Amino acid sequence: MNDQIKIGITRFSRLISNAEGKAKDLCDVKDLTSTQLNYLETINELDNPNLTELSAVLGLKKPSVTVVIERLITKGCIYKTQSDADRRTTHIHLTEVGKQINQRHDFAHEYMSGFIAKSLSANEQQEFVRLLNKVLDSNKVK
Amino acid sequence: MNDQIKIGITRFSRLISNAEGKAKDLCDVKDLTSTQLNYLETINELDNPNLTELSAVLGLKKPSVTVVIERLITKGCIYKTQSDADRRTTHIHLTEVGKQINQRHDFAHEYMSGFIAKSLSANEQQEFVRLLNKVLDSNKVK
DNA sequence: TTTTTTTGTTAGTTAGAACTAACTAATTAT
DNA sequence: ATAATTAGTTAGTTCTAACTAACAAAAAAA
Repeated sequence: MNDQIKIGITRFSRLISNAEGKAKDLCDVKDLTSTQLNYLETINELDNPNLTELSAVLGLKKPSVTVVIERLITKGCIYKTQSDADRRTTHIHLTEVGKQINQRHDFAHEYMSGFIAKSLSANEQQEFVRLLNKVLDSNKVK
Repeated sequence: MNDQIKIGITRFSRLISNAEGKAKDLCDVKDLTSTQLNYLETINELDNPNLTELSAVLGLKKPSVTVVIERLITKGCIYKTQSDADRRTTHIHLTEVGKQINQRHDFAHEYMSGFIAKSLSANEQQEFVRLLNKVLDSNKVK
């Protein structure tokens, strides 16, 4: 049984991965490197981080991050604001363009949902969602 | 309903992504760049491709691929063999080390299976696999 | 047989992104 | 008030990995 679960997961992972690939084509991400995309996703997950936080989470030295951030500002994906509390620190925000780029996961998941919706009957869909959530909840995924 | 599917998929994607991350830590992939990992995965998917095929699939120019392949040989992940049919062409193979690196997806899927197995009852597991396969088969994922 | 095409390599260039060292400005501690 | 720490930048280096141009060797076409 465990083997069958694994086979299913393997195939399902591939489906998700394909969906992400398609989503990447839809968004105009072409002029961003994978490093830059990774920065944008990390900034999105953290809440307007400063440079120190960001470099800590990315596991990189601050000067390295400074330079990439500079480039992302030039590209219009992010902007900086000075902190009121500490005038040395600046917070990094996504611009609307930057946020759009992060929607590619969303596109992928939408695409997947469409697949599932058309493959399963209403009852099956309900059961699928229930099982999915049971797995997720017992493993505390937000 | 479609919304609930999407929410489930979003969370499930994150779970898979976490599992892949953990698997990455387990394998000693640390001295390989993400480009190099991508090459190894592509070589694994194709069947002992030659350089022309590989560069076509990767969407890169041949000289670029030549150089990365050289480095992967130095690192002991791949080796080349000359074709019998055409002495100009060489086929690229993964070494045992190269194959091990590709097992990280396998680790991730194993890890996921464990999660699912312990979250669901025997009946639920069976139903989950059935639904998974129904989705996958109606979308022709190998 | 000679020419053209194809496979892959070598050489040289460029851009991205990491690093360290050294710095300024702001804040905190003494 | 002065010294030490912290946030972020600037300058300069290195490595990876992409590119084009030019090539040799083998195969296919003329």
